[in-house]
Amino acid sequence: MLSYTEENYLKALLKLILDNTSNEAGTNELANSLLVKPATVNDMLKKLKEKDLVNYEKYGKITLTLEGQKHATEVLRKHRLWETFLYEVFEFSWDEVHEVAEQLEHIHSVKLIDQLDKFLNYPEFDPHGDPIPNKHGEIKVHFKKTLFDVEIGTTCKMVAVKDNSSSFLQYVVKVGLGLNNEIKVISKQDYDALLVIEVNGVESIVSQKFAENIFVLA
Amino acid sequence: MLSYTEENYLKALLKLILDNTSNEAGTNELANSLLVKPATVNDMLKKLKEKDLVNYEKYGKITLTLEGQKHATEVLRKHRLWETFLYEVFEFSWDEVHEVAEQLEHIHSVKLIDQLDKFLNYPEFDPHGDPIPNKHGEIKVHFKKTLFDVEIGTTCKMVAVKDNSSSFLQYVVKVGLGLNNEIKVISKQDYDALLVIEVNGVESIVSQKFAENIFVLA
DNA sequence: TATAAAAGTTAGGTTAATCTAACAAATTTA
DNA sequence: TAAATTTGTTAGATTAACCTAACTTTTATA
Ligand SMILES: [Mn+2]
Ligand SMILES: [Mn+2]
Ligand SMILES: [Mn+2]
Ligand SMILES: [Mn+2]
Repeated sequence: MLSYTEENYLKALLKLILDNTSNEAGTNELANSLLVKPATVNDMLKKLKEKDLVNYEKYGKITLTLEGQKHATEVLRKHRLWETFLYEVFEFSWDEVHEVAEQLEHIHSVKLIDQLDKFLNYPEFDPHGDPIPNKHGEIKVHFKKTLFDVEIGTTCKMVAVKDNSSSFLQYVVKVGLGLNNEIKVISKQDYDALLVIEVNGVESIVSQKFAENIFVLA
Repeated sequence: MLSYTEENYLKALLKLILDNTSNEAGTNELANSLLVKPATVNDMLKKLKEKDLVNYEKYGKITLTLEGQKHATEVLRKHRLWETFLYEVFEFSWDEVHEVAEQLEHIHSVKLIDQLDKFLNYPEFDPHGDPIPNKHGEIKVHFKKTLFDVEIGTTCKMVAVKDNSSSFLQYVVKVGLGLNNEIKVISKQDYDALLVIEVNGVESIVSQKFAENIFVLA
């Protein structure tokens, strides 16, 4: 049985790997995402390697073994199912779910997750638009295009957020944005990369940082 | 914030205290109920005393402070609400709920528990007949009379079980017993204290140990 | 390509929660 | 009440997960 901490390392690794396209990650990067020091990650890496959950050589890049991937995906699945549950059933807002799901994702019970999945009618996306891995560990979609990449003058659809922090999510709401909104990119400022966008007939100005955290479909 | 372990110590202590009538407990007793060694309990007791959660002097008995009681009751409340949820909503059987609730009771989120309580329509008893403390930490009933204490020839009602282990609970089902059943005590063997009982017109023989784990109302 | 910067590792330490073995105090019982 | 038993404590170790400070390797850049 994996510890709470080991599960967090594997999940963090999976998320980096999914983001990185290169299918690998580094020590510092992982340390950053877990808010611990690189030395700590180094220790854990040795342990995870010993358990055959990661592939890793001194000074080399880190990848997940098949076994490691399986565990990581299961944690991600639980996290996103719980977020969906909290949002759909318990009236949590999308900026409140993550914190609690961070705890719930570590509950060990196959039956619990099966029932949760069934109760929610096998949802495919969580409240942030992220795909929920199915029982067999398959994840469908990976969004890559962000609002910042959209050509000026065209319209796109917001399908997910990259940053899941409550401060960002609350900001998104404040700007009048939400999942499935149609967004038209009016213009981009050369000097500071500010974007003017139009949502539901209302214009707003958003920063590059903001736009890079909104995933869209053409 | 209390650790997972501290919460378990406080809950175990509360349960002992509620059982003991004397409102206090001892080191070995607590060690037994937590499946750790007395030396370990001793260490933890010093820490909990330092945090003003227990009253305790060297070689003396242990009681909960008001603050300790508050925390312990909250954990018990969460445990029993989760058991009820698993039983009522997720189709768990009464011998499956405890193990998972043992994990869920440590999730920290006031909103989560409020919503859980509301969703279940403010239940008063868990699937084992144990009373669920309300939001203000008040517990209503304490069952004391067991099936073994019932006078021969009289009829009583099963209201709760003392032992929550799945092996016992499965045994209870096998004997044909369940909460709210009317039980008539037919006879008690002098030599080995075996009881003959009648439930729904069917006679069964149960041991003293068994009978002492069934709480009844006259 | 030499050096500076970034990335990664090692050594040595801390804290929480556990243990065993030896001991001390309190309680029971003969 | 003295001895035996039970109960509780202490000292010293271990393990997981973290840290800082110093070091090494790799990568980027002048
Ligand atoms: Mn999340
Ligand atoms: Mn987590
Ligand atoms: Mn229980
Ligand atoms: Mn517990």
